[in-house]
Amino acid sequence: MMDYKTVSLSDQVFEHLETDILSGKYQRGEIITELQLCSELGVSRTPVREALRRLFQEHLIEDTPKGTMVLGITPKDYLDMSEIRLRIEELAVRGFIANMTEDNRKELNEAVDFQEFYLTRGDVDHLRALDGQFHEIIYAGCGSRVLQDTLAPLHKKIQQYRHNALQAPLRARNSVQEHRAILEAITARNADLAVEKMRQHIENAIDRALNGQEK
Amino acid sequence: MMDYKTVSLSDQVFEHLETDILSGKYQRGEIITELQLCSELGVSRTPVREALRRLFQEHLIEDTPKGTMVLGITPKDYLDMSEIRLRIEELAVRGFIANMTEDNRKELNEAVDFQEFYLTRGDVDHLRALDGQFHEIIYAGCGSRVLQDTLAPLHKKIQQYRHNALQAPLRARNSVQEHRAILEAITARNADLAVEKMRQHIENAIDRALNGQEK
DNA sequence: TTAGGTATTATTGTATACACGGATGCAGGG
DNA sequence: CCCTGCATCCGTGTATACAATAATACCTAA
Repeated sequence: MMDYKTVSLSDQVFEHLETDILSGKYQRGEIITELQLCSELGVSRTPVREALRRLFQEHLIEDTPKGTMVLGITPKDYLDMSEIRLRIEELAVRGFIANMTEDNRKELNEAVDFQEFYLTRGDVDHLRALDGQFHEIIYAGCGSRVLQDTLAPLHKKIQQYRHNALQAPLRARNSVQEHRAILEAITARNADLAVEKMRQHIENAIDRALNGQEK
Repeated sequence: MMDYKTVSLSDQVFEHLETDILSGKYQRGEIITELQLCSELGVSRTPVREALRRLFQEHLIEDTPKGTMVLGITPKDYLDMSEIRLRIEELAVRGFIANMTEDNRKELNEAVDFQEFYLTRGDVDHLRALDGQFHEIIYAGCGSRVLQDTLAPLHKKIQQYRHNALQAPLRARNSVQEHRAILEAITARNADLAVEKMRQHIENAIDRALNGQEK
């Protein structure tokens, strides 16, 4: 899973900028220039440009005559991404069950175990990271590189976008419980049930994001 | 629709390489180096690198210690992409109908008209280009940037991959007829019918690709 | 002959210099 | 006062130089 090469400045800049855009540090419509980023990040234009090209590919930014305009994720984008997930995450779940090895199952199990552990601690940072891992384990094990490549960016953006949703302890508890239910259905190789649980999980996540912080 | 800036070398290199990879000119597993591409294309490393980064983002290539390895599209990738399309192209069709303007409808109509024209000429190059346009008009008019960004790359890769399918005149005729049927359902704003026609169209395309050149 | 170590080479990662083009501001004329 | 044209500046596009790293080949010694 580990790449052979050490993380380059390009990659670091890319992830840094992606995080800042998705987290809202850079507002939609804001103009940023390469030189500005260079001085902010202390690197030359080459890695900055390569990072911007990748962000452009993901349509998180847009070129304008005055520089690079931040686009980011809109509420509608969030709903659209969730709608797509509702349709194809099912494929990933079925693929995961079909290709499941004991190692895969254990990995997924551990992710949920850790979630329950951090839930008792109220450690939202770890919870959020593990929430991402849970789904990415399924993507990685679904047997389809294409499906993985399609779903992983969607989920990453969705997660960052509603990154406040898990802040509420009750929300986090529900989310972990849903993960547990999905895991149990997967472990039982009950694909139909797992798919149904996943669908509920995604729909609930949408509700949580839409309803904001209320219980 | 037109970008404000003229097409850069980076973009040209990107499209050139993407085409060559998808068309099979560069075989899967083949190693290419930046300098090799520079001399082949007569440009410096900067645009080549930026193009490679974008291809990497699309997982068409992979970095290795010896250079850049071509990945391209496998038959399984093709099926996986088609499966995803089957699930979410429906969203695009429904969105297109919901957001349809007279201009949109006309544009789609023209695309099919031209297809029928070029069909009588047996002009497979134009037919292929219009086949792509037909779907991209729907993506562009579906009202969801996310959906467009998800479907467009899939369709581009699928189309390039099975670029021989439309060579057979009978196949091309069927494809155009299917487009006409979809268009009619869309024009009638019959979303359920349009979706069903689209589903058949995608499934037929899969069959055409799987069954190769036989009638 | 073979194994090991070193030197060389090949390739990428990064920084920077130069060129080009559009936007901006200012000045002059209507 | 506004409009137009020119000069300047800002930002990006491209090329190239330099650095670092990893693979390879060769040479030497056992």
